[in-house]
Amino acid sequence: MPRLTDARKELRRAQITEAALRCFGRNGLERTSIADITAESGLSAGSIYAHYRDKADLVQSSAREVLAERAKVLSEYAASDTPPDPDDLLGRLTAAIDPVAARVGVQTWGEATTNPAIRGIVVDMTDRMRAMLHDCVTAWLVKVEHHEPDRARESAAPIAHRVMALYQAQLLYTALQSPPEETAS
Amino acid sequence: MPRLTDARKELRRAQITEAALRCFGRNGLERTSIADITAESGLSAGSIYAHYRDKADLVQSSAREVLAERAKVLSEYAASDTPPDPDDLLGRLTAAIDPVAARVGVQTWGEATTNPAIRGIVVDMTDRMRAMLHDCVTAWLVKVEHHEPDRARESAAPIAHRVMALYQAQLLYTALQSPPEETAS
DNA sequence: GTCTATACGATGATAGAC
DNA sequence: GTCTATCATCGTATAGAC
Repeated sequence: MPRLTDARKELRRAQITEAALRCFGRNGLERTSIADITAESGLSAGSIYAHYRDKADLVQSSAREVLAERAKVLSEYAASDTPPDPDDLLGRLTAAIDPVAARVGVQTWGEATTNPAIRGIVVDMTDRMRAMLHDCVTAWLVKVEHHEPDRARESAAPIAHRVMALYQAQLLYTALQSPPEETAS
Repeated sequence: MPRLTDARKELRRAQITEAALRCFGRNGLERTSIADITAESGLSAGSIYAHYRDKADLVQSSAREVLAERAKVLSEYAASDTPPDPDDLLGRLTAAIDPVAARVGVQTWGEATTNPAIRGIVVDMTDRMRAMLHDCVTAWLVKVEHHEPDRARESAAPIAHRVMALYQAQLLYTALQSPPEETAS
């Protein structure tokens, strides 16, 4: 296995998706052209197509990355000895929102309404995040409020659902709040 | 003033936006071509451009219509003698969500992140709807819970904010839930 | 693997007849 | 006002040299 080669490959892919994400944040998923991404990344079109089958493939990888990033923060909370209460949990999530990621995230929602591949990614990530919230809230009920584990899991569900909803609304708010930085053009 | 002529003109415009909205619901704001709309409306490209300056103009009009439709339902609740409580209010709003409108609504969110004109429309409609929710909740606090009007308006604000957030999350959920109907293609 | 140059298709928009 | 036919532009993706 050429492990080092694979690592370099992944590094290039990351470099490309990062440039793509900046473009998406400015111009949107669809109005970003390959030319935009070549300009932003410093690479050429040929190079990009050597790492991604087509533009759809690149968009999917980028979307996955943005959404995964958002979910990452949560995992540690559930394992904590003193998990945050729901209000605190929502506050921390809200505070961690990055404006560019918020814009791209909301763009993926819009794209998901008509693009099955993107919908799959969004639904999967949303479900995953809700499950992690559920774990967080359960941990709080058990460790801080001293509920019985079984009952805790049950009563945590609607709370997690609400935290998720409020978080999504906040993400939308952030995305609409901050206008994308102007391109030099 | 040729009032009748104006009415006919508005009728045509409505016919076009309705066809456009069906296309948007299926294929999204950007992946809908003028050709798609001519096929869906039965009109020709020339006819469409006689009523709209360009595609952006058509998208804006359609977006405005979808969002206005959603706000319309609310106005009557605030005036009611027995305004619904917040939970009931949210339930009614949720029940009134149309799948196609939900998809197009979420698409406008995505578009709003990078398109100033659309952002203006979305923010305006969101603010307007939040204000109407505020009126509804205030009316409920005053007429049903018998709060004092001044205090009611104050305490209604955070409640309205939360109802709005939960409604938006529900809209997103609906938009992701229902796949667009297949095109005959 | 990365570049430059280019082919090809799609789409927004217009011209001009009726 | 509506049509058909057409143009010009832009953007994806590829070919082929290095």
